Amino acid sequence: MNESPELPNWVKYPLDGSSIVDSVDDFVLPTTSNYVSNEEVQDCKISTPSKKTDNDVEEISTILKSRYTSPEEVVKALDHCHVVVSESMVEKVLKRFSNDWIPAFGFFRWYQMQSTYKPSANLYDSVVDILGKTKMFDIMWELVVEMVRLGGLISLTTMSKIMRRLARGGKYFDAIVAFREMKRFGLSKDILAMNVLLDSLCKERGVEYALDAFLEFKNEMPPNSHTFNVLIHGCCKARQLNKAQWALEEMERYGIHPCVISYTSMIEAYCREKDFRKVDAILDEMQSKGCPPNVVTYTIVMHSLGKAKETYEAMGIYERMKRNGCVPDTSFYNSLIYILSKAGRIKDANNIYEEMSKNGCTPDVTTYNTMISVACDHSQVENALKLLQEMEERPCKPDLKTYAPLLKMCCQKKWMRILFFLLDDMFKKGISIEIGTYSLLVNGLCKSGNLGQACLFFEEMVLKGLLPWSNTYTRLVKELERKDMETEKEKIRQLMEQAKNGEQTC
DNA sequence: TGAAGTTTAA
Repeated sequence: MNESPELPNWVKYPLDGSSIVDSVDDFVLPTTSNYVSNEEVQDCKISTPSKKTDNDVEEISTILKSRYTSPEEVVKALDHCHVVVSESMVEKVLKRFSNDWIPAFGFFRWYQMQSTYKPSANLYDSVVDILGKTKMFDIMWELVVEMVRLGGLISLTTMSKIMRRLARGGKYFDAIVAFREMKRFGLSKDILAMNVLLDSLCKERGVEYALDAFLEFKNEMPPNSHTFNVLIHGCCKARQLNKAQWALEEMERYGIHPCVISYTSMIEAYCREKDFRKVDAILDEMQSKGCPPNVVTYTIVMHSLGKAKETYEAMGIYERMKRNGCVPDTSFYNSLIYILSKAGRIKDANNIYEEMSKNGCTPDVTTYNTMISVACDHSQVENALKLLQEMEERPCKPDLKTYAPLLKMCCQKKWMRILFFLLDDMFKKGISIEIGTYSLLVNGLCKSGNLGQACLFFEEMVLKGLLPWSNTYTRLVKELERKDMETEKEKIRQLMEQAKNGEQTC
């Protein structure tokens, strides 16, 4: 039997563990109805009936939720739909299906056919991004060609999305080609675009490609401080300290002084090596060169010390920062709350949470995510839900990471109704579920023995075109084997095959 | 998301 959580009175559902599973019809989280996003507030100002838009979004979503095998099928399914389409409504629908290219793209095609509405450049960019994110690069390019043909739609924003998504998909060379060919899209190849390219390559583990691209283009476009900081940071993240050093020297050869960002990247690298002696040396060097560390630098050092279980030294950095007249910000507090929580100092973490507001630092989504995660770790359900409510009242938009620990907890405790309530709540807020979330659900349900539901999520993930992680698959199969669920096991095996084949054709 | 920091995990 699961422990009965003590929930605040606004969460109304039977507190008896067993009945939670099958009768929580009156379970109400007062979060969905009173939640108003910033855009909606704006919608109201220009007196758009946002209730109507919401209903239309729901209607379209219901149609799009069925599984279709192609965008054309989606267009057909929407054929008899008579909702009034508007730009903001299309944006909302696209956001909801941003990890599901078939409904998203099909819906966009249908929207184009509603002849009075011409999609804006922004909407085109969103669709390009969705296609890139779901690795449908061929279709993405077709759409880009269409944008060029129609004229006036392609911008640096579009190119940035293309380069970032290609890099993320491991297609470094294609990302470089996209940049090289920018003129063909009617755009100028400038340092801004080059910095985006280098940054995309660096951030997606393609530092080598970034360095090559830098050498290829540096004479065509004179690099600026951003360029070097991107490279230094990229090399540091890739643990290529000698190359980072080279970039730092190259920067100086161009007559650009390394700044607090350059030094902070180096510090972060040494923090990762746990070489705190070297970190201290750089901190001193920064002071002496008249380029003192800032709140970001201190956050990194404090956080690393905290993670290395050197809580005492981490607090020392906090003192040192205050002594040097550097003011903590929200991110700094977030880090402090995190390391204190991990060190088991929950009370201190809570005090910091109270203190930050008094010091003029508003808690943000990370603050809440951290606090909620800590509450879930300690099975403080009521506290976690209270925080969720608090963040919506602020308002502070929850995201995937807000819900992950809550979903995990629901799986563990077998609270299926609440689990589905939360999933629905996420969908309504446009928080699109991706592979990590599915893995969490499948794993959590395996652990608590709800294999039927685990299989359903596994299936849904494959039908969305996602390739399940191999350990998620193995775990599920093992559990099914253990319970002699041969039919289900075979089904899962076939789904995995299907997912693998899908991946190859992408 | 996008020149540096903070949540997070199979």
